[in-house]
Amino acid sequence: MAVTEAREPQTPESRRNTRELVLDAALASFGTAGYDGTSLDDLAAGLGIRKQTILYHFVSKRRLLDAVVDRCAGDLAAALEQVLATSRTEAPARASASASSSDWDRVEAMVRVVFRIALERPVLLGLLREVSRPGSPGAVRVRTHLEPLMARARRWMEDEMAAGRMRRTDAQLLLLSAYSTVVGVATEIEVLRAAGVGPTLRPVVRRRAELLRFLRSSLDPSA
Amino acid sequence: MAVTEAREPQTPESRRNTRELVLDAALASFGTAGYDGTSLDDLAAGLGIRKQTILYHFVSKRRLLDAVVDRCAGDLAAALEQVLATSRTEAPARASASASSSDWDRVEAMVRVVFRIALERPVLLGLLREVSRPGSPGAVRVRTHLEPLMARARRWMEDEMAAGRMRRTDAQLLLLSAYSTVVGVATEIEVLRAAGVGPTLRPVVRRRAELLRFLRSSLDPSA
DNA sequence: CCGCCTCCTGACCATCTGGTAGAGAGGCTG
DNA sequence: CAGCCTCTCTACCAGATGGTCAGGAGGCGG
Repeated sequence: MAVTEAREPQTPESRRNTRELVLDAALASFGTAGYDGTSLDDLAAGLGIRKQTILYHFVSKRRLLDAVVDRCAGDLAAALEQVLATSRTEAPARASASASSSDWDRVEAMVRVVFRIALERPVLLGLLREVSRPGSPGAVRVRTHLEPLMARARRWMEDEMAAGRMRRTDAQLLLLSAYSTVVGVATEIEVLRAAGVGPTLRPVVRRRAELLRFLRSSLDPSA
Repeated sequence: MAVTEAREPQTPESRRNTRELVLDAALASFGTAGYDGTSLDDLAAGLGIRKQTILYHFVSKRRLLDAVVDRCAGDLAAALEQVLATSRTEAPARASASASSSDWDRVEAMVRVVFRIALERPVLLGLLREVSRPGSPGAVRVRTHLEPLMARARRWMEDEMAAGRMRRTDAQLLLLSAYSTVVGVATEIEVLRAAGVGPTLRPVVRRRAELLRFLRSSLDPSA
């Protein structure tokens, strides 16, 4: 009798999706309640699932966080990769009057794509904020993901500088500054939302414009 | 035998300071490890004290957080109050060529004092960041502290606007934007520190300059 | 000396935490 | 049908956590 509504039919499809569902819920919870503020029991309860199921897919809570970070970093990397692939061909069609055309277009396109991702998936910002706290578990993880990207961008920028298409500056410091700005924006958005100001775009757009202007004044040789 | 080094002499002075010591340690821990990541046992152990002592002074963990927030908000309010008191008399001596002299000086002085506090006591930024997370305990507390300040600043700004000494804009939105910028800076600093960039002032100074420029362009009638 | 007050502590507790062990249900392959 | 694999569950646990209770130590006024 009591067994009637016991378990879901657990079709093959639903099975394969459990892992993704857990990842989604974990991302949301880690981003809002924080890592310590998230309990596996609550997480499971929110999915109508038992905690042991989570531990079956992700060996430990710590590894669940790692998986969440990995997936987000993967999404970001993929988006950036796509920008790098397309901007090379589409950029020349742009109407900008700036010098050294496509170089700056790539920088701008990447900044825009990062901000777009951040706005389209606000939970990512929450996670980024949580994980960027020094000493936080996952801070090292996110760092290992970001470091290759950073190193690559840095090499590219330094090549551009050497070729005279960018003004000479400290590429590392510039990248770090840009990164911290994005993280800062993440916090700003949450603060504004908490203050009742809805998903307002204005401050974000303003900050994006500031960042772009800062980068341009640092990099554009015609400035 | 084993009782020899049992307890501190607990002079009247040390007694009265226990509460403050706990507040200091709690501020540091809440700001770095977060509220959930802080345990009363660890907190007490760090002070060579038993957890029950903490609970004696502050009835519960939650109230300890409230007390920490209260003290910080009090410090901030006091600093702002002092600026408001002194700027009125000292401002006229400034060599600025800007219009509507003392109004803008007050705005600038207040921005500077907030940033100075933030830099002199970095733990405050950690707490602000922790507490500004929507849904966080203490978020409502900090809000009740900030709302009167905000309302007061807003009224003052609107008076200035009405008198033509400030350009007309949405005061509320402007204040919120400024506030979120400060919170964002808090996160930025921690991110930079985590990335190995020491207590570098450059990004902070840059952001302060940006904020000031933004405020000026929004408020200065001669712009 | 006595009682009282402040401050602190040891013993204890209910609850929640992440994590382990083992079994059951269903599908796939032989 | 048998055996295996995948996925989820129930049952359980050791440790940590926030919090309660009663009591001890010292200062202080009577």
